This record gives sequence, C-alpha cells and structure tokens, in this order.
Amino acid sequence: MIADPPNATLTQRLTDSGLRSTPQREVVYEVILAKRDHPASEEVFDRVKIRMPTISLATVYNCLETLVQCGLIKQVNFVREPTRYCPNLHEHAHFHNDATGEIHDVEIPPDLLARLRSVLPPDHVAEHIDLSFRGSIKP
Amino acid sequence: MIADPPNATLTQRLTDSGLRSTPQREVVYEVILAKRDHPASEEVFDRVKIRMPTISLATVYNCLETLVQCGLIKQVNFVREPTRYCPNLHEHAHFHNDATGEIHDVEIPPDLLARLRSVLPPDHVAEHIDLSFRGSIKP
DNA sequence: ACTTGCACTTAGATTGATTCCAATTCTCTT
DNA sequence: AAGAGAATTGGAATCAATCTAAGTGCAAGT
Repeated sequence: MIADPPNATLTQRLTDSGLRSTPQREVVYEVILAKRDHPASEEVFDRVKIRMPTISLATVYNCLETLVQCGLIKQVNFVREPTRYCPNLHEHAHFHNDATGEIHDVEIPPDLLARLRSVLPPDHVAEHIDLSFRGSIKP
Repeated sequence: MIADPPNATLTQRLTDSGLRSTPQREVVYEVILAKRDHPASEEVFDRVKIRMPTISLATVYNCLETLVQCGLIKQVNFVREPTRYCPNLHEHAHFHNDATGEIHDVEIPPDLLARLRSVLPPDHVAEHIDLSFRGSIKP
C-alpha cells in the first residue's frame, strides 16, 4: 500500500492544466499551505529560500501565478498593499487588522453568499466576489 | 441672498480638518465629481491639466490623499490595477467589467449591509467594508 | 542511450505606480 | 507688509511586478 504523496492535489491540478509539477512549484505551494497567514510575494520568497536557496524571485512570481491559475491558491488585495496569497479555497472574506497589518479569514454563511450574488443585475456575470473588512480588534 | 459656492462641502470639510481649500484641491475634486467613472491617478492628472496645465502629478496624488482623508472621495482597488477614485459616498459595491476594464457602482440594500457587518466576530470593529465583483455583462 | 523540443527557471533590466525630498510659492495671521 | 506654516512643484527614489534573453532540464521518440 502506497500513501498519497503530500502534493497529490498540486500534481493533479498542474497536469490537468497541461503543466508540470516542478520542485519550485511544490515548495512554493507547501510554504503557502504551511502557515495560514497571507504572505505577499516577497515574504513567500524569503520562506522558500530557506528550503531552496537558489530559487529566484521571478520564479516565485511565476509559481504564484501558476497556482492561482490552477485554482490552488487565491489572491487577496488591499489598498496600497502588495498582493497577498491565501491557500483557503473555501469561499470566505478577509479582515485586515489595521493595527498589526495582519489578515485573517472570515467565514461567510452560505445564504449570505447567495444574497451577495443576487445584488447584481441579472445580466451581470460575476466570476469573482471579493469581500473584505478593514479595522481593528477590541481588547 | 448669496448662493452656496459650488464647493461648499469641500471647503467645509477641509477647514473642519484644519486644512486649506486650494485651487488645486478644488479642481481635483471637481474633476472627480464631473464624470462618474472611476479614474486612476494618472487619468485624474490628465483631466485636471486641461483646466490647470501647471499642476504636477505629485500634487494630484497629494490632493487625492487629502480628499480621501476628509471622506470626500473613496479609493477602489482591484488586483493588479492602479488605485482608482470614486465620488459616490453612499455605501455601495463595485462591479469590474473584465471585458472593458470599466467599473461601475452597485447598490447594496440596507439590510444586506447590516448582515455583512454581522458576519464579523463581535470584537472586530470594521472601519471599512469593501465589496467588489469581477466579471462581464451579458449582451 | 542520444537527441530534439519544449517548458521551466534564472538574473538582471525594465516598467509603472506611488512616494519622497528639497526648494519654492502661496496664504493666513498679525 | 512680514513672518510662519502649509501647500505645491519637479525630479529623484522606491517598491512591486513584469519582461527578456539565455540557460537548464525533463520527456518522448528514435
């Protein structure tokens, strides 16, 4: 009996898209899964370098874009901040803590999600919905 | 009897914040009010130059930031796009048409807005809520 | 095994948006 | 009219992201 390799989903999704599973893509993906904060590209670069010191920043950008295209990670965006990445594929919102700069996930009840979609005029086809909050957390 | 000057609100808000009403700030504000699309800084710069050819890009950035701080305009942000500005102070969402690059406002019913706020844990104080859609419009 | 093709990676240059800086100009107060 | 503080200006600098061209290496076919 053979256990699933740790990145079965990654390899699967990549080959489904006609792409290759490379060591760089694997490490980038693992790094994002490992810590469920929302690192920006440069932060991903720093973390990946620990395990793969020769990787280049351009490759990190390439890998992140590939992973987004395969639907394995999501991009999160806040005003005047670099793009960050999120491994939580479940549909959810984000809370940006202005005091600490941290971002964390906020669950959205399914019925609210449905209502959100319904606010659009019927001829509007939304591919992506982005719901985010900015503020602080009371002590 | 004297009619309100056109930028009464602008002057009011600026002086309320201890800031001055300058010709540059007035023109930037008027330009954003004049056309209800969602121009980025460079586009604002181009429009303002028609009426005030000597203005500098740095000043446009300064003015936009000042207006945002006074609550007279809002910033809108989409992934991998420059920041855009919006004079609609009424709480609303945005729809980004991927086909044309245009952004337009989407009204949010008050009860939905209330529900949105309620998804946050009670100790989370949201200063800003950002709801945006990306997609296309059926013919 | 050998080679040929193509996808991927790499480092560095480049772009594009935004911010910074130091000098100048303006505007309010007295 | 003068002084002080605020705002504007142009250019340099920064930061994120993309592009480019050269190099690598995997995979398939002979």
